[in-house]
Amino acid sequence: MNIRLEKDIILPKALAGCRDCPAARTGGVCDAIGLEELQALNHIARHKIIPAGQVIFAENEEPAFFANILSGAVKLTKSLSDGRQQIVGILFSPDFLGRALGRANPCFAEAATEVELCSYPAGAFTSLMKRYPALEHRLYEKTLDELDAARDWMVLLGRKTAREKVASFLYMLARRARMAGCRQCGDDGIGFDLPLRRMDIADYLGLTIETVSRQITRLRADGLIITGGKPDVRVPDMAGLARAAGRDGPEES
Amino acid sequence: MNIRLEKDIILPKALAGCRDCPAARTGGVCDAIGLEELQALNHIARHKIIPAGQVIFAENEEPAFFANILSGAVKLTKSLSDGRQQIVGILFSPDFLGRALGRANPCFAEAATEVELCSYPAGAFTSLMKRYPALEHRLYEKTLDELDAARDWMVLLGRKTAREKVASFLYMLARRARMAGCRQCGDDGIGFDLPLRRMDIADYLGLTIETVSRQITRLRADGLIITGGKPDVRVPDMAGLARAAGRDGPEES
DNA sequence: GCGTGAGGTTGACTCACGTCAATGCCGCCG
DNA sequence: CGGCGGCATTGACGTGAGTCAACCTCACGC
Repeated sequence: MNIRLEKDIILPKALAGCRDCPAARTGGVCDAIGLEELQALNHIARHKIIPAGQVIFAENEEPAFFANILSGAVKLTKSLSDGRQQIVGILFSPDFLGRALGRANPCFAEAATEVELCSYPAGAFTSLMKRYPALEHRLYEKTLDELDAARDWMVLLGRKTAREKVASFLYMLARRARMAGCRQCGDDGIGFDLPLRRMDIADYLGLTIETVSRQITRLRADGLIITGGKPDVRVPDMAGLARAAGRDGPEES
Repeated sequence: MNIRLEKDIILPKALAGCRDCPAARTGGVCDAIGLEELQALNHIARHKIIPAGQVIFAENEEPAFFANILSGAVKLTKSLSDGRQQIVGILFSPDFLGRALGRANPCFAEAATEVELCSYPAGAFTSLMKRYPALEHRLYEKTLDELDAARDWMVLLGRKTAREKVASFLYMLARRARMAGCRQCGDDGIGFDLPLRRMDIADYLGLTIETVSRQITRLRADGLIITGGKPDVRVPDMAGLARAAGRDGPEES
């Protein structure tokens, strides 16, 4: 178990700093709240860098802070008493970290890569939530989105084959890459790096590392992905990968 | 596919009627909101009975209403284009039905048993949510609980064996039965009826009906459950069933 | 009574995925 | 340089759960 060690960089940046912040862009908590709320948030914000592999929150622990994720990936994990583990969520750039109401953290939060956070002390943040319904409203929206994502993942875990699971995972990352700026995307398709090791991918998909490895090999052999290059993965044909992922729902184009 | 047909029983009950309502008791939306909010809600409420098997909401559809569940069980389902189905949630008595913000329903909602609802027209309910932050706050809490439950279920789907899945399902129902009044509980343990058919249980656990059937047979042979009696299932030894369910988390007694 | 259809159980067989083990690659450190 | 540890890949093999099919029970209608 990693010791928690917060290398705080105290940086009460001027509100101007929020202008370029990913959390203030589309989808972030700081997007779609008023200027007053933003200023209040900014006032209690602290910038943090968490090294890869470090535990950010432990399960059943009262959180000391909440945070917007500025860069990197955070994995949320739960495990059974005999050590079997399941990743129940992955948080990326404009996502919010922490269960903002009531009880203790329902799962472990661990930095999958180096992670950059804009954090808020739990007490102060909770006060702001009480004062500003718009802030709570925004968090509620984000929680609903997380719930939708969790339920989509339940379909994957319960009903998809190993090949479909791996394809779905890669497809999700490719879509994310295409949304966000997408340097690394060219004529040869969408390119991105894997934020997770094989072990984590396996825990996310409910598989073993060997099965993940074999399915990646198969997808490469089938020409659906290109690996070993500069960005870890290239997807030359998004539609093909989507098909291998076993498209959801009766509709959706 | 079932035709939707709402047998409305218009019943703008006096607020006194809320006193005995399950949704006003611990855990319901109407619990922990103020009197003013409760009166406003009551004013737009309609009582509905939905027969078993009927679709309440379709996926990707704007909901016409939201509702508190007064009795019965509602299953939330998602499916892949080839027909594979996954139940992503089951709602019981004091739960709230409907995605109260933003977009269309993310999944099908179908009555697993006959269901009794206290429903609110979508438009009027949305107005109330805007007017009363306490109401939105309560819904936010309930959504967080749903998210926690969904993530627990992800561990089950991704990491548990068939036997553990079935035991977990029965254990969950037994705990629910023990919480709520629990007629049908005596010296011979916790007793309850199964709200789902084998097909639904299979879709909930990510298994086939045959496997569910076999595991129920095994659990019976092992003396962990008693079936075929007056309540469908009796659990003589909760601790034993919990062990078969593969206790979660490193801690928890 | 009989026929029918939905839901459940059970058995025989198959196969996708897990398990176990060997090997390779790479970065790190003495 | 060599040794080591973490991570990934690949192969051989075993098995838990899916598939296919038979059969049972019960409710319902004629």
